[in-house]
Amino acid sequence: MALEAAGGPPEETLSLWKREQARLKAHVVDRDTETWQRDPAFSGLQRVGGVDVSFVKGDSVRACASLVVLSFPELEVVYEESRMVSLTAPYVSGFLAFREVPFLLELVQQLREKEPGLMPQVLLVDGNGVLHHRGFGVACHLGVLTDLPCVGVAKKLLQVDGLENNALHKEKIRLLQTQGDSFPLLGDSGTVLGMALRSHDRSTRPLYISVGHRMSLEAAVRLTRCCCRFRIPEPVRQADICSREHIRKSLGLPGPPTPRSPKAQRPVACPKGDSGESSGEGQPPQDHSPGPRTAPRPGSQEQAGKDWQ
DNA sequence: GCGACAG
DNA sequence: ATCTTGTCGC
Repeated sequence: MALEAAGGPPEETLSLWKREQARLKAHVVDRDTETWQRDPAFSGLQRVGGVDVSFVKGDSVRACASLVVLSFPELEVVYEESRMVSLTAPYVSGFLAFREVPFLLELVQQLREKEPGLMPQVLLVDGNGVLHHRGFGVACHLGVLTDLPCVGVAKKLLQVDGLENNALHKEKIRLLQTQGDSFPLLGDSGTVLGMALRSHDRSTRPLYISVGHRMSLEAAVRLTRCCCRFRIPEPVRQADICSREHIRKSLGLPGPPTPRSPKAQRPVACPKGDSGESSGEGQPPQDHSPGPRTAPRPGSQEQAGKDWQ
């Protein structure tokens, strides 16, 4: 009877989850492991994946998980899979992965079995990577469990390690004048946790990019830039569209026919002229301390309990 | 008690 | 995350 709907999972569950995060965190590789990641034009990169989970409005359980794969640099959808799922874990800030990752993992494994040739070389994940309470956000979590390079792409700043969406932060955002402008997110601990990135000329609100797995922050930001026709990078945006559309269909709701009047002519992503950008101008001294760490092997995967209900 | 709160 | 309608600018 006494559901913890209002209070969230018990302390015991959070404790287990924290231990699981700490265990998996040891496997995160926060540097480039692929040759294309170091190439200025990302030559060698052909497929970029995106994942997302959308929710059914009045329902706290039903949701749709989607995985899409886009060609690079064209950014055309070459694969998409959506699946209705029943969520078991509640959303708790800092533990998003325990809610979403199991289903995303299934989608990746299904692709691995049925269309291995379409396996993405990197995944853009809705949420944070190392920019996280314990340095292990959903992008790290999915990265370690799939062993795919992953990038964390968050739409809001997770206020962690002294990072605050305060007046100073907002002022820095105001200084991001054009597409590609960015500034580092330096935590109190002295670590660069991620970058705030203006991903599009027509969007004031930045993205918060952080390392997920097997990719440097520099490459992560550069790749994100190359994937942005709009504010949200295409892989994530397409995954979002797919999952919402799938929910509509499954609910038998009226869907938008084809809202395209003129010939579909879409913006190009990758800016060519400037490869560098205006980060850190007129700001406190910011040095790059990558702190490369190696990680042995993925290890075994166990379920860290779904015993809060 | 107050404030924060990725998705 | 989810919902909503209009409004503004090119």
